[in-house]
Amino acid sequence: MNREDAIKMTLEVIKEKKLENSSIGEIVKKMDISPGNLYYHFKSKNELYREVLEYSINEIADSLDKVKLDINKKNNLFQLTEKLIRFLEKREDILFFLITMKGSSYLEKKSNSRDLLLNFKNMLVNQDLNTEHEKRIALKLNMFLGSVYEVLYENKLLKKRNLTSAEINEIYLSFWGNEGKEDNGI
Amino acid sequence: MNREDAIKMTLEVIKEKKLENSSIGEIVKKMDISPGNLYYHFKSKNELYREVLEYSINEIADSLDKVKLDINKKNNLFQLTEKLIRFLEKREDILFFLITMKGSSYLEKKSNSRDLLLNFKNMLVNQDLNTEHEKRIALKLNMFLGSVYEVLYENKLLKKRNLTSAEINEIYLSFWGNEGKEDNGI
DNA sequence: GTCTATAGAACGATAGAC
DNA sequence: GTCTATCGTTCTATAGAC
Repeated sequence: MNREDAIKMTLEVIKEKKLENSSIGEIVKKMDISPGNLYYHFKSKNELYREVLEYSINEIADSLDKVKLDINKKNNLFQLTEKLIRFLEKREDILFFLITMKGSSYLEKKSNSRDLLLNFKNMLVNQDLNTEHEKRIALKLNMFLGSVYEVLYENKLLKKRNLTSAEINEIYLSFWGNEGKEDNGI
Repeated sequence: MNREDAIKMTLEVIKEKKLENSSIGEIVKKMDISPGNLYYHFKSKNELYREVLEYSINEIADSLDKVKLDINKKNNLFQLTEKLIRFLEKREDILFFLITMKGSSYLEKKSNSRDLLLNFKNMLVNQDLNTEHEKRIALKLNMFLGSVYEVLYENKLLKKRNLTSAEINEIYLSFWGNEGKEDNGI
């Protein structure tokens, strides 16, 4: 048994069976190991789920890190938008997990998308922003992430289709289209 | 026992205990009735949850119906945005339920926000739209709803604060700000 | 209609052999 | 490390008395 395998299989089970039907029994059946073995590596179901969240956020962060260093900021924001969407389309398991875990008690302390938002913020904003502007960025980021989740939930998970380039552009423009014009810190 | 009471109490329990800890036992304890009694009125937990969804969507629709008939369309869209946000801030139970139920197997057939989106669409668009434009509206509506859920999740449910008028205006402008200018069917 | 009592299954987690 | 076996609990749902 290997921790990363367990995490990946857990994501698979949650996507297939939905959260409320994802038991230790289902997970070990999928992994073809014994319950005792899983509990040797993870002390509880909560710990397993917490590591699944950590893995998911790291995977997204790794994927976005590749476009982090672009110099043209406007281009940067478009690339980040596109990269995030294409990543979540490819990793439906992570997309479904992040959506379905919102509001669950399993991850309580981690407060879910908070860390992901923080990641984004660090990539998008400069260090020396006034708080008023920071608040506006935080609001925009929340709106942006919510839109991405909802649009991909409807299109990728329900209708099984990827977004067109035009649709990604529409999403980009709604949130970051006006920001590029004035170089106001984003 | 009365069906609407059961539905309201169920919303309360889910908000307090989270979805995975909301059992028939917790619901009847809260209602101070017996399990047998609840099952006399609802044939299963799934049926109860389905009725909770129906109730929630109807409550939102009723709330929005009041601004439906405004003649100035641009003003209409702002009022709808504001009304929806203020309603969900007031009814945290419904807000939490809609967020937490996304991707669960309880409501499978109803596909969750689909009905709410349909409601919106009927209120926003004219009858005779070409499909290309209709698709764009559908995308915008998904983005809009996703943003509202995510922003209210972060602010109302986690930070326990209502949005400012400026924030609501920001949300309105991101989605409908440009639409009003050209009278293109919305 | 509403209750009590409980069936029957599934759950998270552990003990102990290997 | 990995297994089998099972503990103790909780769950949905039902039977049957009132």
